Amino acid sequence: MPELPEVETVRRGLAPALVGATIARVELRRHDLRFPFPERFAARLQGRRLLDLRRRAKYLIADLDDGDSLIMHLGMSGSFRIDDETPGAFHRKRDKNAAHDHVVLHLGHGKRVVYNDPRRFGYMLLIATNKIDEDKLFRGLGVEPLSDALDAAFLAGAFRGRAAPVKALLLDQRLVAGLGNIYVCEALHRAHVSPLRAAGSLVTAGGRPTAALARLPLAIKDVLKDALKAGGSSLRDHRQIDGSLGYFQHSFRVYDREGAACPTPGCKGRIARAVQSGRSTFHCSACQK
DNA sequence: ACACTATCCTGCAGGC
DNA sequence: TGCCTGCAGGATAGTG
Repeated sequence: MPELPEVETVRRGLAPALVGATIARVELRRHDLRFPFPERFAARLQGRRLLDLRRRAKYLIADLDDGDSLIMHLGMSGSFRIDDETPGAFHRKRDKNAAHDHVVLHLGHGKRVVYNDPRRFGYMLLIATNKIDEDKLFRGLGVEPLSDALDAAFLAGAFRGRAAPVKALLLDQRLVAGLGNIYVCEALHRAHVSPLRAAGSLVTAGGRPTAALARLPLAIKDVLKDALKAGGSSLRDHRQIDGSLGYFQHSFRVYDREGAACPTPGCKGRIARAVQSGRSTFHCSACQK
């Protein structure tokens, strides 16, 4: 599911229920997700009040009132929902997906927050709030794509001399943190840059951004902002916290549209699928150069 | 340093 | 109906 727009949508949905609430009780339905839960994980959360819910890259960060922060990553298929604490709500046997409800945070105010993750690529851990930046999960992260730090000069510096395809570098969280397969494909199409192109070819000999590269930061920001407005993209798992679907998938120009006519005005091309580093790339070879 | 693969796990779609 | 294969929004460890 979750790239930056989906994670941010989840954050905005969870924050009203979580921030200021106290975790009355924690249910762990299993001992691990992608990694084992930390020692005494439930005990360390219980009784804690949540001071803030932030996002960095694709991580959610809930600051607790004891100096620790709960770090949550949704992996490929993680999602949260908010349920009422009514006894009946648990007995939804028809919903086989309930087998993947792995963590339940019972809040003191009649609601519970449930983490569901069929593939279990997600994870949760606890890090001291003032040590997050130096933690190995965070210290190597690149710039936030919606921040001013992502501009053509930054990308020129990152791409210069690199033979890897531009798509691979945009997916690298150490350079730009928060993009994933969908939004990289979409941003490259909007910028009319081929995902197959060597990243270094977007930089002049003097280290300046080419005209093509200069279009990329705005294309990235635009697609992320458009997706945020739509509540993210719902392919299979992602929902907004209130249960409604994100709808940006209806606005995809290339992702999962192999064979469709290219939506670029005046372009006669068709969307092609390629495989790069084992993952699908969707692009139009007519208008992406 | 860099580029690329294999891998974790489950669900689903498509082919037969 | 079912079995098989391949693919999926992420990120890392390991390889050459």
